[in-house]
Amino acid sequence: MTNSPTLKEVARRAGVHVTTASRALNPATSSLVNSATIRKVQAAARELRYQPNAIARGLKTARSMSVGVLLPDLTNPLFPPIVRGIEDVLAAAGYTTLIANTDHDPDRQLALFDTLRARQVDGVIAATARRDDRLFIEAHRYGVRIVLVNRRVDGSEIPSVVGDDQHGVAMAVRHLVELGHTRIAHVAGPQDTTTGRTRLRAFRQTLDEAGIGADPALIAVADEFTEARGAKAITTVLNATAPPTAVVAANDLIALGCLDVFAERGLSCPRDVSLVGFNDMPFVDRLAPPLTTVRVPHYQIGAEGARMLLERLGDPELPAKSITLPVSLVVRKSTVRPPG
Amino acid sequence: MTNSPTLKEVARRAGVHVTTASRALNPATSSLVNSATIRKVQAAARELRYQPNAIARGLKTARSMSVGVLLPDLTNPLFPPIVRGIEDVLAAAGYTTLIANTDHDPDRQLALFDTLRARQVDGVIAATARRDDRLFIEAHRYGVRIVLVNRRVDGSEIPSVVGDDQHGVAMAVRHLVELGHTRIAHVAGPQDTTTGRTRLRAFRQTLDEAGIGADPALIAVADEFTEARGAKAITTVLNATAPPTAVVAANDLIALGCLDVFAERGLSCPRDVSLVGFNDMPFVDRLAPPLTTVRVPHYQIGAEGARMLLERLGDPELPAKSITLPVSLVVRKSTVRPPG
DNA sequence: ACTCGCTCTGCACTCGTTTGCAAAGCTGCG
DNA sequence: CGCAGCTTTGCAAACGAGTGCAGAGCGAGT
Repeated sequence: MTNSPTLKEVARRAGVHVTTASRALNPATSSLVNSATIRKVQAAARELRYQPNAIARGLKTARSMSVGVLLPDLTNPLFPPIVRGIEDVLAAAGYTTLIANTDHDPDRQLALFDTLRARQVDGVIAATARRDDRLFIEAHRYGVRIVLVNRRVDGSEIPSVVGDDQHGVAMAVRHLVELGHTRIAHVAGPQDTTTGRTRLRAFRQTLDEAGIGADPALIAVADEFTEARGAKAITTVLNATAPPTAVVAANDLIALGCLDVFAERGLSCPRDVSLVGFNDMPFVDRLAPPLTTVRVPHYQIGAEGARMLLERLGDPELPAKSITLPVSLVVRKSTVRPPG
Repeated sequence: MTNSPTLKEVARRAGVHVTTASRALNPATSSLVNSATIRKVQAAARELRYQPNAIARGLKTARSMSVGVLLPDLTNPLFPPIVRGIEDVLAAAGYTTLIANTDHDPDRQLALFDTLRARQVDGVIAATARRDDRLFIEAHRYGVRIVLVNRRVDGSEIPSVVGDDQHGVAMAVRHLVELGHTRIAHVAGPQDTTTGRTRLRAFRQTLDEAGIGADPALIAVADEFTEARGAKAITTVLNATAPPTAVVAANDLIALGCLDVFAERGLSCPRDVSLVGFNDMPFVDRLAPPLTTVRVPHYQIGAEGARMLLERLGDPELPAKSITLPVSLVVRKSTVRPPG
């Protein structure tokens, strides 16, 4: 900010050479210097409120002690808990976090990735992966330390931490089936993401296993995980067919969009139609009606992703591992027996 | 991350000296170099996907092109929009944002502030100010570029951007008075913040102006802006007195806490008691009941704060100015005429 | 008295970039 | 042909810290 004291000034004040001061302050090398000298230097540092210049240090050591985090959009309530998980773990290890919002734009993502490179981040945690994301595939191949959270890339060895989408949707569908629903719709998420695709696949599969079978007319794809796209998608389902008695939304935001359309059309949730979301994002327990949804441990996803990155920063040769965290169904008031 | 190409390599490939390459790539100095050379260098840079090492540059220029953002807690839905506002403006100007969560802990705040110093941030935007915050007062006095958002420090010249708390509460109270309420309670926020204090003062003042006068038994202070503390505070009000017919909460989170206690006690909102929040944070329009609240332009607060910081980075001598952004009352379903 | 070995300190260079200064090359004019 | 004046380029020295290597100082052992 403003004329921070430098190591040279600390050294002068302590009456030693900068080299000595450097070593005295650095735990890894302080064994090389006389303990009386160390005390002198430390005293001087304290008096000047000396903070080693991380920039200069990074230049020499080629480690910036910072990592970049790529998000679609921080204002999506899904992400703050993930970010907190990441930051808490990383901060404890002395790392600083740089957050960048891609707004789902691959060009922007590339540009942001480059500015992260420019800032010499030691690694990247990305929540923005698309199934065929060439950027991450290539970056990973080139040896960039990278961990994917929340979403993966198809058929790639990039380490990742995600929730159990498959099992989450299965639980949701079974819950509805057990309540007696047979006309169950799915508003799927964007199919260029593993989350959107896995959840859709799990929906179909679980319905098959239940002996009901998915009706294609009851499946619509929202091409973004947003209320607006969710509303649009559920509208096509409702227009095209006899209304379903239950809907599984690919995430909570899409569920919110469904709720809006239900209200517009005079459909009461849950009386006329049941609804299940996904994520259990903050405050969906206080909606009207409180939303039945699949709880995903977002903080842990972030924390685990950060730990995984830390491991890989320590030992780059570590084999890529992928973690799937368990999810759970939270039954609230948006799901009841089908009408009639 | 991994062996990024350096300026030297670009220069070699283009067959020029590093100095020339540096100048060719820098718009501010490119007028000093032959346009044919510039093209050569740019081509080389493109081929190598060269990214200037921001760390090395920062070391030389003494500007890191980064700014720190101090927040209480990113998972409080209030802050993501502020952060987005900040980042959008800052990113456009080439700055990177470092986010740090203080969790309301002054020691942690100090530690984080120091790590920001260590990273040579060019300035700081803080949403964590307490009324008597010595850290910011001293930092500002020492010439650190700093802008406060959302909250201010008492009697200090630190530039700031906040919403119009005074007017917001006045509108809320008047709205309730117009509906016919006379027993109006206030669950105030922490009194060591300007937001908590200003809102309380505005509450009293507006009630006085309305000729009703604030009943001390109807005022409780929550010592954090959280649901839990809000619940605790409203409980003391309800225990101690004949229940109010309306409550003004110092923010939406506190309002949520009130809602919980109402539900516990079998009080229906709005039939038995009306409730007004503050902030209009995401999704309070979808609560049961949709919350009447004061809308604060959080994104703009962040964006304006960032612009203000940018100005001051350009010209440090700029007089400190403080901006108050207009707020508006959003009437939804949580406020109706008093019962009976 | 001499060497050996140990602890501790300092010199000098390095990281990748920017920048003041000097010099080289070119143009055009007298 | 010479020289001023311009454009263009290169040299060298920074920025603040880390680090291999040399050497100073000292005590002990022979």
